[in-house]
Amino acid sequence: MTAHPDLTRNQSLVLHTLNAANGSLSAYDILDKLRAEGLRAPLQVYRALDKLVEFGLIHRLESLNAFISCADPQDHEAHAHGVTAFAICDSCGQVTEFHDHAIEHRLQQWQASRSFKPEKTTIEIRGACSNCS
Amino acid sequence: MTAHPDLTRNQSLVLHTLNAANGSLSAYDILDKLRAEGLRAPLQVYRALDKLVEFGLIHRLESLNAFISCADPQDHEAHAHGVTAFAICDSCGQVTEFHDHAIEHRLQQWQASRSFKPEKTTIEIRGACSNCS
DNA sequence: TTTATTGCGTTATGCTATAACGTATGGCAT
DNA sequence: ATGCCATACGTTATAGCATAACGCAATAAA
Ligand SMILES: [Zn+2]
Ligand SMILES: [Zn+2]
Ligand SMILES: [Zn+2]
Ligand SMILES: [Zn+2]
Repeated sequence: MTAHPDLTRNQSLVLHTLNAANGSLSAYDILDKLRAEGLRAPLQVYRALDKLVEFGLIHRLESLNAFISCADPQDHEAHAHGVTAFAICDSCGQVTEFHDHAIEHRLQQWQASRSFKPEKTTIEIRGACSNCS
Repeated sequence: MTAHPDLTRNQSLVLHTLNAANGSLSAYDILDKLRAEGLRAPLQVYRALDKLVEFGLIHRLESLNAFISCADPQDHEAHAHGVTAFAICDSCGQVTEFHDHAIEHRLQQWQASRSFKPEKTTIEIRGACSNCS
C-alpha cells in the first residue's frame, strides 16, 4: 500500500478540475478550464493526467477519449490489481464506476487458458442511465 | 437473420484490406493502403468503416482507435445481441476475439439492477500474448 | 560539486474524426 | 418519362486528440 507522493501544482489543478466536474472531461476541456491558472499547452495537462492515472486518482475512458476522477481513490486493492468497469450514459454524461469480482475471475480464467498476460483491462458500457430512459 | 446488402466498391476495398491485415489497422493505415485504388480522403474510409461495423463485418477497437475484421462474421447471434471481447497483444499486435456468456450475463445483471439500458459494450484486454511473454 | 531525476514550458507536428457542400446513381410512385 | 427519395460518393476545410523534441529549473542523491 504505497502512498503516492504529494501532487505538483499542475497535477493538483487537473485533479481538482476533474473532481469538480459532473462527468468526464477531455484533456482539452481541462486545458480550457485551467487557462485562467496559467496553463497554456496540451502537454501540461497530458503530463499531469498521466501521473494521476498512475497514482490511481483518475481513470481514462477509452471509448470517450476522456478522463474522470476515481469514485474511490482509497480502494487501492481494487485499483491496483482489479478490473474497473464503467457505465456511461450517452444522454447526460453520467459515469458510474463499478467492480465485479465474478467478471474479473472469468477474465482471469480466459487469460490463464491462453497464457495471456494482462496489463490493462477496459470495460465500458455505453447506453442510457435510469434517469434518461 | 437479415443479410446485409451487397457492399459498395469502397466498402469492399476497406473490408478486403482489413481481412488481409495481420492485426488491426487505423483508418489512416487503411487509407494509405488504398491510395493506389484511388481513395484520397479520410471520409471515404470512415464512411465505409461505419457501414462495415453496422453490418457486423468488422469491429472497432476503442483502446487503439483502430479496426479489425470480425473473426466470425457468420455468427449473427453473438454479434447482434452479445458482447464481444478482445485480447490485444501490445507486442505483436495479435488480436483475439472471444465471447463469454458468463461475463455477458453478469453485466446484464448489473444493468438490470441499475436500470441501465446498454447500447454498446467494450471489453478490451491489453497485454502480452503467449508468444510474446 | 557533480550527477541524476523529475517536473516544467514552449513550439511544432502528427494522428484521429467530422462538418458541410455539391454530385451521381438507382428505386419507385405518379 | 418525370419527379422524388434514399444512398453513396468526392472534395475541402476544420475540429479534436496526442506526442516529439528541445531546453530550463528544482531537487535529491553521491
Ligand atoms: Zn476508481
Ligand atoms: Zn443519463
Ligand atoms: Zn466479431
Ligand atoms: Zn504477441
